[in-house]
Amino acid sequence: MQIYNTLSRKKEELVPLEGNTVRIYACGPTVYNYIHIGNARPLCVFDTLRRYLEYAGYEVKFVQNFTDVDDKLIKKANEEGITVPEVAERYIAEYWKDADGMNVRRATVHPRATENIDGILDIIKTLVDKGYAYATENGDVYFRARKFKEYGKLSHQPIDDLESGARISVGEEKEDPLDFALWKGAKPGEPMWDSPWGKGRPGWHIECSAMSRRYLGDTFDIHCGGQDLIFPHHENEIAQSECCTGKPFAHFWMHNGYLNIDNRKMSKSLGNFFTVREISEKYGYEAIRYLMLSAQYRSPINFSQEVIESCVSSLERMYTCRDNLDFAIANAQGDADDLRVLCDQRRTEFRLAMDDDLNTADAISAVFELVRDINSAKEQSRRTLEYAASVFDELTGVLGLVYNRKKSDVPQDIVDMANERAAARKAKDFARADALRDAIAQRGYLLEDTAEGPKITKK
RNA sequence: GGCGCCAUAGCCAAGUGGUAAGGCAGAGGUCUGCAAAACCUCCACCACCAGUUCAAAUCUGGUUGGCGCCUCCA
Repeated sequence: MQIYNTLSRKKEELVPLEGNTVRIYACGPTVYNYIHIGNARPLCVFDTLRRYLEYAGYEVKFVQNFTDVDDKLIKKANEEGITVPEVAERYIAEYWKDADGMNVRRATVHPRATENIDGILDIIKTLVDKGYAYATENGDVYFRARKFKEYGKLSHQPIDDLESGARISVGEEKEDPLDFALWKGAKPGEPMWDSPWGKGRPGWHIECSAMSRRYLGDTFDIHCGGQDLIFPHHENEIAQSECCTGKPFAHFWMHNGYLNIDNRKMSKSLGNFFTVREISEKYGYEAIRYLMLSAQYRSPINFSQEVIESCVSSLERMYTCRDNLDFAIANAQGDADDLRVLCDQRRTEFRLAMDDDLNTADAISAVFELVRDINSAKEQSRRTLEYAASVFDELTGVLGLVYNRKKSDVPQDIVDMANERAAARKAKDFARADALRDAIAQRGYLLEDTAEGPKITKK
């Protein structure tokens, strides 16, 4: 599989560093609010990456953190008069609802920053010992960015031009504007932990270095996140980790593009954001996942009502195909098997697309080609139709789509109504037949006439 | 100022040298008692200009327009 690596700005062949295992770290949410649909993009994309790698036969160790202590959580806690852990617990619970709704699988581990203070302090101590970091009078510890000669290698920024954009906040005691905080000295009313430099809490970037190290080792395969994390977050992670361990940090860096609103970046600071929750209430969680996979993960996606509605319609075509397939299997009488070859062909196309830097847009297109093949097939044997269903489930499963099929049995009284309608149709009492179909629809079932007889689906 | 990305049909979106995938919406048709679903057909001079090439949406240069990072942010 080829993956675009932000470090080299090229597609490179993914070769696991160790055996058959791919170790992945993905930056997770800061849990101070509901996630917005911009947050949903990396969740869906990298969940799909993981699914595809497992499908391709790799063992995947997937680590995604929760940032459960930072300025925003503290602010939220103060606003609501509750503690920081209470804020975190609440929004982690809300996170699960949204992630589960979008069919995002649980990571192998979901570590939390506050549970990894020891690992954080270990790294900082090493950095101070090696001269890469220094403590200030008020108990802050900063990283000497310039001391790491490769600083800027991920964002490809010339270090001196970075400096002209950097700012020094009042009260900070940095040696250099580029330096960034590893540890922040305690302030009244904030969560704090003991450290060699006095009480305080972790800086903005160190937690990811500590948690990836703990669960994946000093060097691992893929580090994922949104493009906006490239600088400074990921650049700083590299600096901290590589200076601490003396080893390369992540082999691949994958960054998803933005989710835009009206062609502008959606962000909390711009205030133009929608939560996953509110969009899901209107269009369903699955439409959001579909949207995230409908474009190549590195290009921007522009969100609009029109676009999300078309996602709903596209999904409906997949569901209808799958439902029709079940009906066809139950009523199969033919003995043809030419659909089998087409299925194999679509699966090959699907894999080629996914192998090329996770091209989910092309992969979805292969699924729709399969849909047309299935819908057009005539006189296929039951075994062939079952094979088509298994291929359909296989491919949509890798994408994490078509996971809300309603399989409930049709109640007996609905079946009775359908039978009564069939009799009415036979007697050419179409008024009666239509009334019965309407009544069935009122109960939430769709009745369709097919060559094989009436077909009832739950809506 | 530094670094970078993008521009393909009404909407979304693949395609990085060989003559434009796929989805949504729309039009016409087949099937149906009517529907539904499905199938078939139709719908793009690939932002503009110049260049390289037998051949360019794809490569090069330029123009215009849009966006991002350099500051918390997926």
